[in-house]
Amino acid sequence: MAWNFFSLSPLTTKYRKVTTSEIPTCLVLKGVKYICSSSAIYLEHFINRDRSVNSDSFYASLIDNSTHKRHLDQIHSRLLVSGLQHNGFLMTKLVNGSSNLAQICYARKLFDGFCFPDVFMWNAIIRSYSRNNMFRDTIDMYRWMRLTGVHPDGFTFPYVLKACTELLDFGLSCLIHGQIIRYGFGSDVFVQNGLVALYAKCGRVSVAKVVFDGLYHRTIVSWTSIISGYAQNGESMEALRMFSQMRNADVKPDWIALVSILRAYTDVDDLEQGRSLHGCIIKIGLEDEPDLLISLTALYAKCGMVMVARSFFDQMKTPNLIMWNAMISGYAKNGHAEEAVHLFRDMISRNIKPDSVTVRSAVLASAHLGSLKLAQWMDDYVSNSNFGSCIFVNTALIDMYAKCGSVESARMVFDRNSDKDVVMWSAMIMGYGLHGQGWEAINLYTTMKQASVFPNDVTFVGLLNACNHSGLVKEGWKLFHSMKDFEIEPRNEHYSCVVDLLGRAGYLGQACAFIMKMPIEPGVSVWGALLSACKIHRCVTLGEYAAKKLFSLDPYNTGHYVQLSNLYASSRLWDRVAHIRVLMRERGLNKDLGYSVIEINGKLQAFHVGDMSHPMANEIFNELQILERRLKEMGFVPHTESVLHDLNYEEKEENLSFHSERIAVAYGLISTAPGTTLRITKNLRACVNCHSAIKLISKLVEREIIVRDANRFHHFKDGLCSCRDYW
DNA sequence: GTAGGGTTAG
Repeated sequence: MAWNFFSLSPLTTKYRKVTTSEIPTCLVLKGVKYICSSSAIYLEHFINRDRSVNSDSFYASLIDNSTHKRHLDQIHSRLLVSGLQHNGFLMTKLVNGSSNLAQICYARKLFDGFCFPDVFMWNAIIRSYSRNNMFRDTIDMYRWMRLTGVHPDGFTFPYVLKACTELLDFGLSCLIHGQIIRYGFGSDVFVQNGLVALYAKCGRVSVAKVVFDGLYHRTIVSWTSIISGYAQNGESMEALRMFSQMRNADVKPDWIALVSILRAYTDVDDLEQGRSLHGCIIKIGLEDEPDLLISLTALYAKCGMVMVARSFFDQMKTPNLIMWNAMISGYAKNGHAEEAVHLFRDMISRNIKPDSVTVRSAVLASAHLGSLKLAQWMDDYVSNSNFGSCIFVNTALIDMYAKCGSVESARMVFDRNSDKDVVMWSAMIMGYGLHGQGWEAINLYTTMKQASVFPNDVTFVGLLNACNHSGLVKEGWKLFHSMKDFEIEPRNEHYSCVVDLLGRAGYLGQACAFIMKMPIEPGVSVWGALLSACKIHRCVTLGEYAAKKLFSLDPYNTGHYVQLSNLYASSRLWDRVAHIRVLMRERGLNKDLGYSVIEINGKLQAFHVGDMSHPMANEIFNELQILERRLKEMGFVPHTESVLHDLNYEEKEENLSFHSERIAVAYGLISTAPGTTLRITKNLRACVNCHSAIKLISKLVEREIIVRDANRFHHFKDGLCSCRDYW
């Protein structure tokens, strides 16, 4: 093929060579390939001399090859000069060309200047808005189109449906669905696939299924739409059932379908099936598909195999943003918060721009770590970034501050957001609950309703939790019963809160009767709440009943065995304590090792029970002994029942004072200036003995000590705890 | 000129 390196200079009619500094576009006309520069429009003079060239196809090629708005400007002016401004084909091409260059205003100007748009022209402008994520405008244009009497066609609806999907407007979707049927596209597979995806994304997957079932001919897109629909709505098992139906129908999955199926396996933690699908992917030869690598990363990370996940991440030479997000959130959500933060910092130092998903995951990881210093760093980072007004990120910040011990900072983030949704309100309510500020939570709920924000199921989990942590039995009971006013079906979480609330307050009989009347099968959390109430009130028979339920529902959770053993120990039933120990050994379970983390000068230091490994161990134990002596002088009597095993008295006492939280306190005291607040995070729930001891210590040393246990926060000050001994 | 996916707040 001949290459003609030329274009016409705008100033002369002579040809000139294209200089290398000009980036040319290609143009193929009648088998001759031309390179045209920005002044390529002047080729027209040449072409016009050659009458055999059709001007429509010439301009069409020119538009297709335009890489800059200035090209379109030139072409448009030529069309005007040549009287071609009413040529629907060319003007539609021009609109499409503009939208491809994200010149949506320009596209609209062209459209408005066109007197009698046909369906092609309408589709072009509707497509422009949809492709540029301007979904309200997409719908507006569609409405206007119908008003002018132009009938939409099979190309119109996919764009309109895409807009409905993004707007999550169920009412609008139904309306459009009606119009699709009226205009006769009830069996157009493209349009129907759009409907399946739309209903699924609106959370109406059963409606999506009806549309899917009505499809006469199903393409891989139809199957992917319904499978991902189930997966996105938390119905992974149904998604996987559809996948096997798809295989029975002999439809071969492509990589997009595989991504959806992997997601379903990820959601149900099915590593075995996920692995076998991974094998299939390798067999088909799709293992290097970047988007499948991302899904595999998410799968292995979710199933705890972060090293494998990391190997996929490392395999990608230049991971895209979603891969970074998958890896960071994989770390953050699966017990590797430190790695998550590390990777996030790595990303920033490499000048890769995070998005709101990345930042949210990093904030989530910081919440897990519990370091207030890191929390403040994250907050600063967000304030200096573009995410300062992002509701997702700010909600995560509120949750993070609450979990890092500063409910005041959480409130500051909350207050600086003017646009709050129910999730943000719920996060703040949850935060108050975590810190035992029950009334603040309830008052905030009242303010929320005044602001016309409707509560959802999570709001109530937060509220009931707050009531629990503050012993607000009546208020909690009332709130629970008000759920039906908002048509919210209580879940196991809500029921367990109520059981907790009644049980702790000593209404064990009522708690039991409440469980019996539950309309759903009581889950682990419900029986767990009953058992822990039985432990507090030393009710052995009922506790044994609850424990039996727990052992059958959740046999490998060590916590239940420890709870029951503690219940026996508190009732001095040592032979039964021993029996539990045997049971645990038989089932291969070990008591979770308690550890506490304290942050000194931004550095986290962990201690486990009786930890002697620290270089300052001698000083720490010296301090522990001083504290112990002073506690005794104040008349402190250790609660020996907090020990799981049947030990003799002295041993028990020693064991207690070497609990990890006590060691962390001692280390904190000798490592910080007088008056400094100590912040400690414990992996298990606070033990009764340490709780009483730390209360007194806070008074003795005149320090505020904040301890986050597995359930909530304890603010120790002046000999008292914010939980008022209610936890 | 049409449609499907992956990371995703409490």
